[in-house]
Amino acid sequence: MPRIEPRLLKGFRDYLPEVMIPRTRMLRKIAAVFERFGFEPLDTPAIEYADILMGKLGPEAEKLFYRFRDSGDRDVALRYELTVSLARVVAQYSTDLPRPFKRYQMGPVWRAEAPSMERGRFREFWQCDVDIVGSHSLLADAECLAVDHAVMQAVGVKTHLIRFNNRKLFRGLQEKLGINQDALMAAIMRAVDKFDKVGREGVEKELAALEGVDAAARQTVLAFLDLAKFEGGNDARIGKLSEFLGSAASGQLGCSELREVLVEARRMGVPEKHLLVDATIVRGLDYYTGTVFETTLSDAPSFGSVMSGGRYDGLVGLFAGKDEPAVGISVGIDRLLAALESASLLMKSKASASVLVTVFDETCLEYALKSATELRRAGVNTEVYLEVGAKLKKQLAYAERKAIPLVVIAGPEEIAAGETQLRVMGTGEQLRLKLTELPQAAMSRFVEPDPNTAAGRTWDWAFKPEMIERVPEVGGLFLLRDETRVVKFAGWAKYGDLRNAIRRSLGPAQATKVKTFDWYEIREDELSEALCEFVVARLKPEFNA
RNA sequence: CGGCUAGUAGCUCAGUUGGUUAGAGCGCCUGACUGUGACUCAGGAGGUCGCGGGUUCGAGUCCCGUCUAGCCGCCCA
Repeated sequence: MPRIEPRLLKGFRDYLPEVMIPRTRMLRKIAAVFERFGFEPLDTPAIEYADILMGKLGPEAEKLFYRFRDSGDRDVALRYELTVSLARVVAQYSTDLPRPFKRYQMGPVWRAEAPSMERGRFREFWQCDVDIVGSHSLLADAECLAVDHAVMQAVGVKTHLIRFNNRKLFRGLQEKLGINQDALMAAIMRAVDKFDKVGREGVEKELAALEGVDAAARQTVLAFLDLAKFEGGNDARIGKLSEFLGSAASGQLGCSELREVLVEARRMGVPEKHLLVDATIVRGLDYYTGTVFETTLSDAPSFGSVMSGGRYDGLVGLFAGKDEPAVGISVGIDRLLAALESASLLMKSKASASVLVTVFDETCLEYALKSATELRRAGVNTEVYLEVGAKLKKQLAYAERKAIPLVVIAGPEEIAAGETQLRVMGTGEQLRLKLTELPQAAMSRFVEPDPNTAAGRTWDWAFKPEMIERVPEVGGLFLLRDETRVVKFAGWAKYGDLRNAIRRSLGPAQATKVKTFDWYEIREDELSEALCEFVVARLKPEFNA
């Protein structure tokens, strides 16, 4: 029988569980942030008529489409990004949708370009978009920046830089240069966009190669470039640019928009250190009309932009006949994932299960299945080993291989006593427990695979600054334990103060005796206080005395 | 799509100026261990040397073609 060689198309890949687990976790986190800002989910087909998808992306993008004839000889293409489909949806269901229409969409897109697996460039990759359609307000633009910052925080990034600009500045520049061919201006913008890659000289070279740009014009563009990189703070930079653009009306408008977006983003709580007004930001897509933004990670700059977008007030009009304002931003999660991995910010995990229940032999099978059911009822992800005859050694090796942290072992001996053994793979520690105690013990030994997703409560976190850092800023109760899990200190915190309360609860001498901590979110301060008093009275922790 | 580099075991690679039966480490499987993983020891499986052709008594090694992968260019998330 001839064997079919298993292989993949260049630029495409399989997502094995090891990759898929952190990936789906990240997608969930991102969706949660989007919903927190009031965006609703939307999905659209991967394939559409080519003329729709290629609507206004520009000649550069058109080359990169997967485009073909379907069996009904229709001219179709795989979607290149998600925004065009949104514009189509808004036009098609115009009267059914509220304005502003805020939607998020996560799904694969395809680009037939040169892939670079190492740096997170693929021919099939996912985008996570949020867009606001139907609002001229610059609050919408600023909200995109706020969402950007919130996403970065949610996935654990601390070194992101959100750089933004306004395309109207280029209109102003065009006016100042006296250029009336849009194609030439587009070429100039593309040259400016390359600044970060090729530097000032590189841009100068690019400009020199353009026909219709004389020496004087070149100097003007370079002067603009210098102001774009002016170091002295965002406000000062906008001031300089505004001064430079002088009487060019759209340039002035661009500057005032830039100023307003900056102010509103600050008021939405985006720290100044993550914001950079940078007039060399252009963005390749042709449909942008106002604000444009790009986000890079200082930990992994070579990955390029991990999140970007802008305002595109003309796109919906292409399908609707009348223009509707829109602004949006898109997370490139494959790139983000690759960047996080290279900056070792990614929590890897190979297994969904927290517990593996071993099966000793046929006679013990029923007991094993019952244990698993108990665990699952308590919400613990549990896997039963499915080969009944297999040696314990093999079953443990399986748990090891999948990095499942806990194993339940119950042979005739344990069953006779109504017990089971819970083995902690990391330490080799083994506990004898009544079957009824098993879920509780598993839950309290359970190591959260990804502390970033921790919500509500956790147990047994290592008492270290980087773990305390992960505690959300809510209120509630916390317990500090020594290596034998004896509670050494019980404390509570007012709403918003939990992380700090844990951090300053102990002096350095006492802190050395604490190995792990638990915390529970409680939304009423009075309740936290009462529970804490109760716990202290009951357990009498050493350091509370 | 243009330029550069590379394809030998599941992975990382070695393989002399062309010379008999192509090796190592790691991984995998089995056993020592009849109730315990990551350590140790013993054994085992796994290769048309990317594919096709040529030169030669003889090719993993040299030549041509082809395919695939990687890097750079262009562009982007």
